[in-house]
Amino acid sequence: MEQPLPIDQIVLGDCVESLRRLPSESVDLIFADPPYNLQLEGALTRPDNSLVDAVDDDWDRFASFAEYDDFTRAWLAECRRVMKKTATLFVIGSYHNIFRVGTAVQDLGFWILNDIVWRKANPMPNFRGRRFTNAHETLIWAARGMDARNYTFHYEALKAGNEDTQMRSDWFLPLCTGEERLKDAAGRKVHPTQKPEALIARALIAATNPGDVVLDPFFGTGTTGAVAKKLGRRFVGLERDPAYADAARARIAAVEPLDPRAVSAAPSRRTEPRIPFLSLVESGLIAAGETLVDAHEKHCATVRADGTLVVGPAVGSIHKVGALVQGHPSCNGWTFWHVLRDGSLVSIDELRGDYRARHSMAA
Amino acid sequence: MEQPLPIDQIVLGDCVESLRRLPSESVDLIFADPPYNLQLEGALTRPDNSLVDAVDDDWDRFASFAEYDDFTRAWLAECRRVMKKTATLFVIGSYHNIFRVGTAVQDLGFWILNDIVWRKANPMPNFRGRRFTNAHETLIWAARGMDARNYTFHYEALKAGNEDTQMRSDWFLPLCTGEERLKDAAGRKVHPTQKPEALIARALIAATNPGDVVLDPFFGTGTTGAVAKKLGRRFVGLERDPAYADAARARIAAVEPLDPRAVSAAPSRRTEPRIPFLSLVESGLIAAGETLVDAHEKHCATVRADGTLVVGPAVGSIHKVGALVQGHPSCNGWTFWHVLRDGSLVSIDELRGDYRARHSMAA
DNA sequence: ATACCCACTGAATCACGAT
DNA sequence: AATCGTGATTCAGTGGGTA
Repeated sequence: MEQPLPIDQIVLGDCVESLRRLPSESVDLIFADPPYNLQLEGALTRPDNSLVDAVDDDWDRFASFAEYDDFTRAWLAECRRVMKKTATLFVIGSYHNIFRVGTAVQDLGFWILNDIVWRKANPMPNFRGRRFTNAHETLIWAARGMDARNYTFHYEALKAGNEDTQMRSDWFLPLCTGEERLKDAAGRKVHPTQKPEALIARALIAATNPGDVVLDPFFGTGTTGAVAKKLGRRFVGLERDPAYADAARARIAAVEPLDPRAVSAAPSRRTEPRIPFLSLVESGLIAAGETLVDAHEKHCATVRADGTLVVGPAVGSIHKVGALVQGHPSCNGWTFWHVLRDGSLVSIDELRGDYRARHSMAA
Repeated sequence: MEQPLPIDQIVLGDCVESLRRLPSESVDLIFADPPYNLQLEGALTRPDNSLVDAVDDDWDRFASFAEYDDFTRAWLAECRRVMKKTATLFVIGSYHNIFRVGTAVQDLGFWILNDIVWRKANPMPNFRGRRFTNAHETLIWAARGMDARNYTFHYEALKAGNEDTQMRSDWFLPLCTGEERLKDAAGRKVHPTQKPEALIARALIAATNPGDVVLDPFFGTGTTGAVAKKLGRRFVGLERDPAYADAARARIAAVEPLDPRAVSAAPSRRTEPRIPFLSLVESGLIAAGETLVDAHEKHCATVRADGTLVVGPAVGSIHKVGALVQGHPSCNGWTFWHVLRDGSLVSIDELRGDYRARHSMAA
C-alpha cells in the first residue's frame, strides 16, 4: 500500500487517496492551497430569495459546510501522518474557507505557530462599493503538534533580509501577474488561482533546508514545485487534473536552480558548534586567574583553571555566575562577560568567535 | 422576560443571559471582543529577563475547544437574534480563537462580508526567535444572513478619508498605549486587553449612522461606549465584572461628543514604509545569485534568495555585511551597495525608490 | 528648553540536546 | 520519559530623570 516518496514527481489522482499511499513521517514541509469549495458556493447561492423558514435555511447551509469540513479533515489528517516530527504545514485560504480549515487544523492536533497575512499589493477592487477591498489572504503555519518544538525556522536569515528586524506576520507581495502567470495558446490564464512564487519562496526559505522534501497536495500548475527546484529543495506534487499536471511538468522542467551558495542555510548562533568555556582557557585566549567584568563594569569574577568562575564564595559556570551576580534566573554568560584587551572591553563571545575561526571546526 | 433596550447603559451579569433579555431585531451594530482562549502555559521573559505580563485571567480559561465552541455559539446565536435585519457584526480575535469564531459565525447563518486585519504598528516582538512576530489581529465583519443586503456601509466616506482609494481589508493602527490606556491609582493597566479607540472608531464610521445603537457584549472598560458617544452613536454594554463596568462608566462620562458636523471618517495615519531588501529580491529588481559591489568596486558580495548577502564564510544583512567588509562598526547597506545596470553602477537605494514608486504602499 | 539615556511595556499558545 | 545544563533571545513607543 505505502510506496516510497515519489520525489520530484507529480502524482495524478484524488488527493486523499494519493496521500494514503505516501509513507508516514516522510516529508519536511507541506504547502497546501486547497479549493474554496465551489460546491458550497453553489449551494449558498441557490435562488431562494423568498424569506423562507430560517431554520431550514440554516440546516441546508450547515449540511453543505459539513461536506467541506469532512473533505478538509480527510486531507489534513493524512497530511499530518505524512509529516516528519520536525515538519510544518502552511495552508492558504480566504475568509470563505480559512476559518473552517483553521478549526480542523486545531481539532486534528496541529499546533498553530502563526497566522500570516498576505497583503496584496494590487488586489482586485470591490466594484459595487459594498465592502472593504478584499486585499489579503490568510496562511496558517502549524507544527505537527504541541510538543513538536524543534521545527525548522530560519529566524536569523529572515531577520537579516528584513532590515535586521524580525519578520512579521504580515507579508506585502504583489499578485501573480505578467510574465510569471501561465497562459495558454489563446492567452487565457491556465489556472484561476495561481499563487506568486515569492509567497511560496518566503515560506520555503523560512521553514525548510536545502534538500528537504516539500509536499503540495493541491499542486495545480506547480508553483510549489518550481520554487522548490529553484531553491534547491525537492517536491512531491499531488494533482487531480492531468491538464494542470502537464502544465506544471513543462513549467518545472524550464526552471534553472539557483547557485547553491545563494540558497544554503545560513549559519546561526544556534547551529554553530558549542565551545566549552574551558577551551578558551586551555588555548590561552583567556588566562586562568584573569578577571571578567560585565559591559558596565558593575560586576566582576575570576576565571579558574577548570573553566569555572568564582565570585566570593560562589563558584559556577559563566552562565550560573552571571545570573547570580545579577539576581536573574538565567543569563547568557558569553554575551554578559568581558575581558580587557588593549585597553578596551571585549566580550568573551568575540573570543569564542576567534576560537571557532582558529579551529574552523566542522559543524 | 424581554425588556426595552438599556440605551447608553452597562448591564452587569453573564453575557448570554443578558443577551436573552434584549429585544429581537433591535440593535444596529454589534462589536464583540470575546475571550481569545490563549492557552498559555509557562511564564515568558524578555531577553533582559523582565517578565511579560500575560493574560492569565479566569475569564480567558476554557477546559477544551468544545467548551469554547459551545460558549461561542451561545453568545453569537443571541447576538444574531438581537440584530436588526440591516445590522452587521464585528468580532475581533487572534489565531487562537478566530477560526473557531468564524466557523460558528458561518454555521449560525451569518454572511461574512470581509475579514479585516488589524496590522499593529508596534506589536510585541517574538522574544525567543521561534516564530514570526505576531503582528496582527483579525476582525470578522458579517451581515445577519446572505439575504441581508441593505446593511449600512459608508463606502464613500471611507474612500474620501483614504486618499480617495477604497478602504482595504488591512488596517494599520498602533496599540492602545500612553494617555489612552486606562491605569489604576498604582499605575497598573485596568484591563489587560484594552483596544485602541481608532480601531473601533473605524468600524463604527464604516457601518453605523449617527444615533444608531451599538451593542458590545464584552464591554470591558467601555472602549466601544466611549467611541460611540464621541461619534454621536448610542451604546448598550454587557459586562460581567463590576470593576470593569465602574471604570467604563467613569470613562464614558468624561467623553465629550464631537460636533455633529465632525462625525465622519477619520483620516488614516500614514508613515514612510520600510522596504525589506528581501522585497527587492522577491520582486526581481535584484536577482538571487547576483553580485553587489561598492561604489569604488573594492568590495563585492553575493545576494542570497533569503535577502541576505554572503562574502566568504560570512552571511548577514546588507548593513551587517557592508560594515564587515569595510571593518566599520556600522554601515547603511542601501547607499553602500551597487549593482551593474546597463554598464554602469546603480545604488540599491535607487532600486528601493523604484520599488516604492511601483507599489505606492499604504502604510 | 533640549537632548540624551534608561526603564518599562504590549492578547504570547516563545529552546533544546545530552544523559 | 524526565531531568538538567547550556545558552539563545526584542521592537516601537512612552515617560521620567539627568546632563
